[in-house]
Amino acid sequence: MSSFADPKLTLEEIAHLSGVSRSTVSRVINHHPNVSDSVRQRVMAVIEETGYRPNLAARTLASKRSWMIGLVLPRSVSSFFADPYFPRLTQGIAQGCNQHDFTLGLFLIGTKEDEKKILPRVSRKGMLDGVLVQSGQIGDQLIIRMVNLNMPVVVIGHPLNSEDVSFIDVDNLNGAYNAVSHLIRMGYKRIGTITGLSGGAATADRLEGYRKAIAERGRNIDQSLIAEGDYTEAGGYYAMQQLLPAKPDAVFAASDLMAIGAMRAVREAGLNVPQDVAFVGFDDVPIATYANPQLTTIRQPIVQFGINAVEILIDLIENGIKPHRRIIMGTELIIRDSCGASLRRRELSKIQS
Amino acid sequence: MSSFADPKLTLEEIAHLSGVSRSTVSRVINHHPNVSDSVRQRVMAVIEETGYRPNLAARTLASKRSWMIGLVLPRSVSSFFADPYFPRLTQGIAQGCNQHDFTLGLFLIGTKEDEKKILPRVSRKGMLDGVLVQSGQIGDQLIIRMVNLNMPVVVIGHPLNSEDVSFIDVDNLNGAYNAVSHLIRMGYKRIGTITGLSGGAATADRLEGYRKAIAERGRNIDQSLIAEGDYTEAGGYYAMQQLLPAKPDAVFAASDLMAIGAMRAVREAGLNVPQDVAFVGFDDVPIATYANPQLTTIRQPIVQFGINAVEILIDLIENGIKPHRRIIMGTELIIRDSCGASLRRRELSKIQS
DNA sequence: GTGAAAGCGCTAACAG
DNA sequence: CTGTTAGCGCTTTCAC
Repeated sequence: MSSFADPKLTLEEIAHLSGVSRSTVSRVINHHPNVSDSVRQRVMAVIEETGYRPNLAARTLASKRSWMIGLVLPRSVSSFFADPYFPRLTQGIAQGCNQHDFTLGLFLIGTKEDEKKILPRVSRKGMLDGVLVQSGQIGDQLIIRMVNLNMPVVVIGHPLNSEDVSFIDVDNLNGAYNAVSHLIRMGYKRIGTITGLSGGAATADRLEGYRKAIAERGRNIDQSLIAEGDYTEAGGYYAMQQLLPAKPDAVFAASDLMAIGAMRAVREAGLNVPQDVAFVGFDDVPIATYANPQLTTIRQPIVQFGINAVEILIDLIENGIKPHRRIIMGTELIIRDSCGASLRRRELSKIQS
Repeated sequence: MSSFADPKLTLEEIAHLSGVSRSTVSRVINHHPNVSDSVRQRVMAVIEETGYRPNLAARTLASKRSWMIGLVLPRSVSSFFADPYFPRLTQGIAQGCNQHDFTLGLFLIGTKEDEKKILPRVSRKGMLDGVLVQSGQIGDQLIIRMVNLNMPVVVIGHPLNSEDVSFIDVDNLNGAYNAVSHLIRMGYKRIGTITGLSGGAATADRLEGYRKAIAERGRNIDQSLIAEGDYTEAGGYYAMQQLLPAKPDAVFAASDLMAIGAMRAVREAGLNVPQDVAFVGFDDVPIATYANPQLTTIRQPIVQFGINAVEILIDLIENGIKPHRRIIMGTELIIRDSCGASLRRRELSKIQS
């Protein structure tokens, strides 16, 4: 219980104090079966007493395992931190690491320069057993290099070119499809969409979901009802201004933040949500509940998503990177006020009463 | 330029290929001055050709330096991820790490269990050269232990009990003081405040700033004009509901998120911002600009704050932990619409014209 | 079950 | 300026 940990408290020292060899102490620490109970107890007692902690660097050097994984978030993301999506993802990943006794290294790529510096660190020699990489234009190049290095890699949100790599993603296409289908069921006729930044797989899939839902009802895709945003509030705002002349009566925004920005544009144009323009977002971030009106949206199981990502990576580390694992997680439609559903319900009950 | 890095590419191997000794290669890598130019060139060429990267674990073991620091965010924080403050702080810290070629380890303490697991990792033997810890009830215990371990530690936002430790903080007291003084100058008479979670130093300081500004004008502190929030939108909303009966004409909220929640409560009560109740927030998070009306607030230089925190920690690591460094960073009043300033300006110009 | 011995890949005196 | 020699603290065969 000595709280002042001796700086040079090594395995050797513990072995000495408990009257056994270094190897035996190592076995105890690593929970090897081949240690007699009595010895195990004795050694554990000494460890407890002295407050001994194994030196991770030495351990890593000898075993070639660091119990440390990296999370790489590519450049575009630094601005994305305005969006609650990444923090929550990070939280899920951190939680997964804690659960499995892994340490998390965080690599935010802000500049081209960072990118070069980070690559050497993101490998086994850089102390990492494996890496989680957010997909996106910049990330995708890193992914290729790391896969070539034979590193265990799990891509978060599948890359555009997704052969030969494990990934975990959310079912963006069906999520968007469900969002738009909901609007169609509610009777809206001119349904627009605000997409994310083009070039990402999630953006493409959500747009595809929109297209599928519209086309399935035998309607034509009207290009004037499609505007590009960038996943930010401001981006949603400007995209909505582009959409307004086309007079949509409902809009599916590819992120909640963009939906909120778009609703702001609608209000400024003197129109009401959802009476004049109804909205469905994507993500179900906390502010969705506090928006005015509360946002109908597609919920992603994001924290669990992060935990799963970690577990897949650990599986890769421990059982080999082949065959590649591919996981797609489902989404859920959360109906609130911005789509007009609750309004309609109130009107119906008025009529009935 | 062989992109397939040989798995067993070591210093020894590079030494061989360039016809020098291991030490010389080591010197080249570590930029030691005592290497002739010709040899340096030759070695560098071989390194480039082979794509050699030093093994960090071996390096750490031999040199007792890992070039890795940890960021510890205590329990309460996991929920705080709803607030953009922590993501941005993390971004600043990551940026600082990139600039100085350090790797960042992220430790989110979610549960009591995590806390125990994390402590052994957050030490030199856990591969860290130093640690940044967010202050807060839980963090504070960790801080004490780590300081006892003789680890370089920089506390983010000073701990309640701040002797014997280096910290960096923002000037919460003066920030709040300036916010409230601004409201006083604008002529508001019944100025309330929504505080953060009690128990934190930042919360206490911001409340103190409020008190100081009010008292300095010879007014009495009215307890019914003080309500406690928890830095969340919902917390601000409920706190405002408590404040409403006391009929404040202006409110200083200790975070932007709470201000936004409070404005929601005001609107729901059928009142207008800023005509009936004016607001000043704290933080200047991105949504402050998109709030309706746009939020007047106290800007914290948060990204720079994170960068500075890293630099202080590196200073501690390289030059010893004593004497303790204490840095307080200033804030800035950002005037927008929620305090009524722009409204007043418009009215004035109407009168003049 | 336990111990001895040989590294893991690097840094850091110390000679020369 | 460069090479030699010890380790850093642990894991991991391989004997016993």
